Amino acid sequence: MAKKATLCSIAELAGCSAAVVSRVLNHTRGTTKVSEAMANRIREIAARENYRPNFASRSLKSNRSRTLGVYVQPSLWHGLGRQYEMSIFCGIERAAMAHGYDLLILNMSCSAATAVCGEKLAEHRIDGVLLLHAEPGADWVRELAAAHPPVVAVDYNKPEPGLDTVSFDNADAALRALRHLQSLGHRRIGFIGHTPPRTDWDGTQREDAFLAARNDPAFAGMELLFHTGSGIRPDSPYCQLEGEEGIRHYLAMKQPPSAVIGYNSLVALSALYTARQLGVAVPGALSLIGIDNHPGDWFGPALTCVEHPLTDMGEVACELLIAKIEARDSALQRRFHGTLLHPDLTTAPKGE
Amino acid sequence: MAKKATLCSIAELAGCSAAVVSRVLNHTRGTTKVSEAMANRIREIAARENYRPNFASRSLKSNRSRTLGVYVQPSLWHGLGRQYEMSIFCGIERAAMAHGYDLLILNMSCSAATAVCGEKLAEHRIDGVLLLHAEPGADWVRELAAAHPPVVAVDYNKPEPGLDTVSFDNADAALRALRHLQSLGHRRIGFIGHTPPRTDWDGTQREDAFLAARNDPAFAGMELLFHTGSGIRPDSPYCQLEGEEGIRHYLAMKQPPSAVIGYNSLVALSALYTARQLGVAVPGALSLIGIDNHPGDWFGPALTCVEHPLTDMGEVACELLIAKIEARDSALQRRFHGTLLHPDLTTAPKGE
DNA sequence: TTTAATAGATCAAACGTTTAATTTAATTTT
DNA sequence: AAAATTAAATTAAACGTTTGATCTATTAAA
Repeated sequence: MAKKATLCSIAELAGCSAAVVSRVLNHTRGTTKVSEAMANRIREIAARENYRPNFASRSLKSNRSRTLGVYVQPSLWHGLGRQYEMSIFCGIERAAMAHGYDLLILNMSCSAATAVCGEKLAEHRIDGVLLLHAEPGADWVRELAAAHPPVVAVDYNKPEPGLDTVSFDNADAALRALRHLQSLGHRRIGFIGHTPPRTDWDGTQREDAFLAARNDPAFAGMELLFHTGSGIRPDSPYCQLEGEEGIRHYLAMKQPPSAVIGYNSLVALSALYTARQLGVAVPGALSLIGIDNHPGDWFGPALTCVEHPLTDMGEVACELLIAKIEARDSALQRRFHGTLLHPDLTTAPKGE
Repeated sequence: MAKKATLCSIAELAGCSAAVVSRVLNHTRGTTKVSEAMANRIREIAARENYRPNFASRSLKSNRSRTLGVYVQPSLWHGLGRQYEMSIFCGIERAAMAHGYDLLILNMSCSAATAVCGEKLAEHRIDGVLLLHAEPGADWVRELAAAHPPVVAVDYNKPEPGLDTVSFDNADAALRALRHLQSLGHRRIGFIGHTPPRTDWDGTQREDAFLAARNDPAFAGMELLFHTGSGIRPDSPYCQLEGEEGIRHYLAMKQPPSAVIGYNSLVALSALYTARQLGVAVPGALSLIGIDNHPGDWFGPALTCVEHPLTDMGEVACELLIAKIEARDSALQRRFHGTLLHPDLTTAPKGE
């Protein structure tokens, strides 16, 4: 590979003009017609010379980079690297590959944060942006949505006018957990909610659905207990504390619930560990369900949970974004529902 | 934002030529001199018009994309998404950001695999490649190294002529674990090695160092036991099986070792769980060390381990790569050593 | 035989920068 | 006052593609 092969260098070798080469290699004969003989010759030479089209040049002409930016909202315990984000990312990558798009990481360390999206878009470095775990209702999200650019937010579950989203039905997920326990025969069920202030939008939706179930005739005759943390909320990962405190609260009751739902699976997992440390058999003496996926299954699944179809959500989001970029008309909202995972890790209440 | 601001549009507004605008905005006055008045005017207009340089155009002129590709060797249980890769990735990103480079994901799903690196390089889409978890000694790595392109392999621990690497001293790590146990007073120590065939290069190095220690006067008087799996090795994650089988082997001995080292931390973690399930107190009755970092610390650190400084390795690798691209002279090899993490999670042997 | 159509290709402009070479006018030096 | 220097710009080419417009033989229709 002495020097780069270019359209011109190929054209020279083939004894024709660059235009012909371009048309042959892109299978796009416009007004230019090409003989089969010449076409074959060009293809052969291009292969021999190891020709690859120059990305920048193409991009400059077409005004598109075939690259999507992935923005992961940085925060203390989130960020690209958790299973949560990576699951979405995998789906995104699948769709991107399938459509010939590349992915650019817009942020990981908190560094440049918000402005990055707009800048990379303005530089035409990316054709669109996928927002992961963007804070629901945040000003900058609203601003981004207000400007026109191609953006799709994944697992953004608060309706935001003008923002295209792929969302997860949190209320439905909570009810699925509840119905599963009901069907197993549980009648006294606790919910570990998240510590005030209620800043976790997803958690809030799940809690509210559970609380609303108290007045739902479908759950008549059941005792639905609710507990939230004490309000002490350090800036470090706190789900562990919430789970521990929550399960201790329920187990300390005169008549503990036979099953407990955690507002997310990390909380439920912490509750599981704590319960087992206290000598309570899970499942058996106590059934536990987490809403969401959980990271604790290094050695086999640990918990029943309502699975967030993150990879699928990522894939669909990416496809919506690409459709938007390529201006094919498309539905720009999609809502996903959870499915019960490892239902056998919860059992009927003791003594039934 | 009616239409894109370009150098020309700014020039027109400022009443000058595009060249002047370019020079002002890049702080690079060559032969072109610019008056302060004009410079200020240009800066002001550029800011007002929200000017951003067109990436493709720049890239076309400069023949550089200021983008690095990250290639993660796909395999059944590896791939971007594990803590291992993400830790390295974080370091890479830190360095890339610091030097104004962007990161392109070259692969995640196994899809296009090897050729991708070369293609993206040939397209001038990326300036260099970082190889994560590339198979030591693989043909394609050799080929890539044989061609000239800017590549640095991270945590590539087998010396490969012509390939620039950032490596980890596996033998040293094993000895650090051993010395730690020795200093705690352990005299009878088991090692859980990896299941034949010996395809895990890192594991092999760690094992060999442990086995060589038997003849090292520094460890005279110690009993160094070694055990590898039975050779049954499913294609699914097998570290769990190795750890479980290994620890059962040692615990079943008439005189079990007072401490056990796992060839990696996932194995050690599995051994930990198994031991505890068997009613053995860890630490206390048995001390366990893993080599490598481990993923099992959702609820606090579980194991003493010899930490792989992955993030630092990623950062250094990225810096080496950038230095190589920008042709600043630089040392193109770096070797890292592990440090003992959570040493208090191992204790002196019972009865000392 | 002239005209029209067609196959097969070439030309040239444009995308938005960068940068060496050149120009112009003002100022300084001799 | 002429020559030389300098400040402040402008011009134009180049980077590698894409693509509509144009050109030239050759073949088919009139």
